[in-house]
Amino acid sequence: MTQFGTYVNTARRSLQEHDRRYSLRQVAKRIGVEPGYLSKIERGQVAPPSEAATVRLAKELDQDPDVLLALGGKVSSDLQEVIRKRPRLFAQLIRELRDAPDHAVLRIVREVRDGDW
Amino acid sequence: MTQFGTYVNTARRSLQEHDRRYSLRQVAKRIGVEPGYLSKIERGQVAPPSEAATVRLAKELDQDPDVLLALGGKVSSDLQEVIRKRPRLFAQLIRELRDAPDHAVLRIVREVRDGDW
DNA sequence: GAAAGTGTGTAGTGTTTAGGAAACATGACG
DNA sequence: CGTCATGTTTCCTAAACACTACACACTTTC
Repeated sequence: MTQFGTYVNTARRSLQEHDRRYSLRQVAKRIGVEPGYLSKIERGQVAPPSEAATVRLAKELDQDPDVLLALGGKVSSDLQEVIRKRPRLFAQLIRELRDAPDHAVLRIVREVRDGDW
Repeated sequence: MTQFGTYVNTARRSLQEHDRRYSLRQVAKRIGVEPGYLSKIERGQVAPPSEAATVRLAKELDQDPDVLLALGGKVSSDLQEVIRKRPRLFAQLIRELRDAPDHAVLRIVREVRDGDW
């Protein structure tokens, strides 16, 4: 489960190369956590942070929040809310799509976006 | 948030009418919790139980686990896992479908089930 | 009228979550 | 050399989560 830490560390260090405002300390300060805590996160010494902190971190590092949340073993609470409002419907849909190939899911996304209902 | 308790209590009492094996105590015993705890759950005196206990309770009362989980403010972890495996894809899909009417979502479910990819 | 079964109230428990505070070691800079 | 800034380590904790244990009062059953 140190996937999360490695990912964050890599992303941050790649930004740090060109911009020294991306030191661990400065990033920690901007996202509102203690440096020691972020250090432990990057090194997988503690569990991934809360949803809120994860999202702040993702934005700070210019990463997709949903991806970083996933690495942290979480699912965005706004997605959960959508499911909880119509549990039968969405549970069925998601289970149906579990093994569908990416392009099939994407096709559906496009269909829906083009609003043909 | 006493939606959960009321729902459980109603479901159980309706079964209890015809079958006295559905007393609070016996149901509690079968799903593996203390009677006092189930009592508090039904009356909303404590937060809804864990996912595992919720699912056992739903099955015992012949209810849809996803619906009961939703009432408890949760989303089944197997659904979360599906999302976490392809976060960008599923996040996009679900957000796109947030305001879609039921019948539109259902149509998609049927399309997918009929496996036309 | 005892035994068994019903639901409820009070109190307390172990575990997990989500961090904070402060000190430490290292290297770069002026 | 002193002082920044960097990342790291150790120790600690407040709150939430998910329950258990047990005694109580009442009702039904035998």
